[in-house]
Amino acid sequence: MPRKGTRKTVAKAADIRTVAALAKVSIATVSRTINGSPAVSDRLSKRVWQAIEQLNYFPNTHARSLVSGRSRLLGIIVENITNPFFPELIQSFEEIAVAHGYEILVSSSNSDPAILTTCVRRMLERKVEGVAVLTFGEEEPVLDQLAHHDIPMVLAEFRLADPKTSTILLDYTTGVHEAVNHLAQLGHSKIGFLAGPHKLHSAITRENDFRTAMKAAGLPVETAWVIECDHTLRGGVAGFDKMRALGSRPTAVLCSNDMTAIGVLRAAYMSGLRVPQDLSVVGLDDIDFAEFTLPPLTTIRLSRIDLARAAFDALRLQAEEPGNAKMQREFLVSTSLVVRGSTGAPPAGV
Amino acid sequence: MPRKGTRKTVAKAADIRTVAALAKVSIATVSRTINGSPAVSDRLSKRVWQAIEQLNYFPNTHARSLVSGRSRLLGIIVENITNPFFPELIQSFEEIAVAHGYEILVSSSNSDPAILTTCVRRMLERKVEGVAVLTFGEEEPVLDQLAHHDIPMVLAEFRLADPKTSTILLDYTTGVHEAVNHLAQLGHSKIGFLAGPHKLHSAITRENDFRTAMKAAGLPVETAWVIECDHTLRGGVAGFDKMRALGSRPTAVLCSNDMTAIGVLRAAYMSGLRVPQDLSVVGLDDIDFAEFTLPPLTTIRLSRIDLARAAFDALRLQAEEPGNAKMQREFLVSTSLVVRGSTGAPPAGV
DNA sequence: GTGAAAGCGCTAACAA
DNA sequence: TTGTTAGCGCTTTCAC
Repeated sequence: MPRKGTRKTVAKAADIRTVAALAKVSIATVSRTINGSPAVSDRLSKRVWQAIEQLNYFPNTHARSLVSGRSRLLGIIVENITNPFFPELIQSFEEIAVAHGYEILVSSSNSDPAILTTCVRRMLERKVEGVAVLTFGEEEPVLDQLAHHDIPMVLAEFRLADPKTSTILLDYTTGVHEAVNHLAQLGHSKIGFLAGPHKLHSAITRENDFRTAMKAAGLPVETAWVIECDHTLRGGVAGFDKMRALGSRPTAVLCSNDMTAIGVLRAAYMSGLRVPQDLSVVGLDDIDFAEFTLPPLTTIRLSRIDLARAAFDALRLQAEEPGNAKMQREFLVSTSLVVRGSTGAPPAGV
Repeated sequence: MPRKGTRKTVAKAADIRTVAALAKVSIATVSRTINGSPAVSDRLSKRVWQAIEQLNYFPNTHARSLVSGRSRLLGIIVENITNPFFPELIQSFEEIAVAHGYEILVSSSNSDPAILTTCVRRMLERKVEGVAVLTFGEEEPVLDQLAHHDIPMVLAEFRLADPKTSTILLDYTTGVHEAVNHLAQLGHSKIGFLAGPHKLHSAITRENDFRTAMKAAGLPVETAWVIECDHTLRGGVAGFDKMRALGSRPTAVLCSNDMTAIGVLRAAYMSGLRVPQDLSVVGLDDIDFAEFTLPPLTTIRLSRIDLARAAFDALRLQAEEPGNAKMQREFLVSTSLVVRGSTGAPPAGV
């Protein structure tokens, strides 16, 4: 670690005083110039910028945050950064944040409450001005820490009584109904569901919506055909293998997310099943990859852009209207079916 | 934004003085306790921790960084966060960093020098103690900014004269040779290469290594069969389509990265070509997905863990031995072939 | 072993 | 319009 007092007086990075001295103005003027205060004459402003350039000066964010109380930092915690859904989400969130002069702190909780606790704690220490917790998990007690520090927070699919906390509701209903109807129309009546891990709110919600949609379509839900997986590629393979091991199997499977569905595609292929001739597969998320699987994946789109925007808007609203009891506290992001090549009519003999 | 003086005196988050008052000690003692100084008696230490707990107190990182000059922050800039290679890399880097008491700042440059400039600037402002620039691009001038601020830096495949800057060399040679030999052994002599964007160092290096390996194997390189793509799925599709449009096409293609290869798999499928019977495909990276494509992708593995570790070690060495001229400045990460299902003998009639 | 006090680099009153 | 100055919350001498 670089320390100050190394042997030969290391040229310390320039600070605001250095700039002021070189430009022959006060540090206040330098500060004003940097912050674009209109109260600085062009003459001085020019001198200051010149000095800044010459010294290659950067303001110290820590000092700035300390005195202003604002960090211009937003946190985003996702469930698992190696699931492509989340990088795509992070990218959108960062773009929006940067466009509004914020930076972001990223963390991945891996659905582990202990990790979430650490993430939250670190973000608190960095004095983030808001946190989007998009883990879809059930680590509520942990989040209370944040809530009590009264920093704006937005959660996916979970409500907290705290007035500084908003919720993003994911409307899977529409997409899931569309998917089930699509399958039904193709002639499927035996439809299975590869669920996500039950510790995730999203997994539960998705499974419930599946059951509801099946009922609405007048189709029975075969208990054995609803299998809990873990939202990973590997889990999709394992889940489908488990389903194949059953005496009978459905002609179509709806998956709780695209990773699972891609795993199913793989497992089906390995067991000689053709998609969609022998088996129809539907995913959920519509990650970039979905368009490039073999065959291209029919899936329920959950827009990362919409989600990121909702998260940012929620945080901003919280920040701008602190204590406004009538403020919008719930945001809705919808889903819709994207039909591609992994769904078709069920095999004739079934 | 939450301001201090809102109407009804908002209960400000506890600071070190609040804790000191409650524990009936000086702020110095609180500070020592938090930082694990041995010079605090058990009696007071216990009182302090109790107060901290009771107040749900978190030290302010900005104040801490300001006075100590250390931020315990490491930056990592990747080329494109939506390429799964990078999240996997980020995850490894974060794990290592956190295990050593650091946090990370993540940015994605999207190979845009302007964005890289901004990233670098922001990281400087946050006083990161080191930056890993894993963009593989050619934005050297920008990096000089960082270099002059004499903060440790590590670059992938690019050397900077600056003594605080290390370099990670990627040894593609081994893996690429293995791949070409593997293909040659299967009977292929017509091998094409879908290159990455030439603005990336890695793309150039990989292409050169391909040419070298071909020469070593006594195989000719058909100029038309070396096509520049952009390391994306879409680019892989486009690149292969371009190749098909040619009068003749190779029986095997080596791709500059896995995303390109997965695109090729898709394009081949769409055009009725079977892999590997009609066409062999080799990727590079070995992202998690590679094992789950149809067929599973034969690819050259570039370990994210090794890369992350090299980056962290380089930064740490820089930080710990400032000005040691004899310090290791170059780190090597190697590659190796992973044979899966996308390669096989060329079609008989060729 | 503990406390008092001097800043870290900056912003924002307040003065001029 | 510009400068002076008092802290922001913390670590770290330096006394005791």
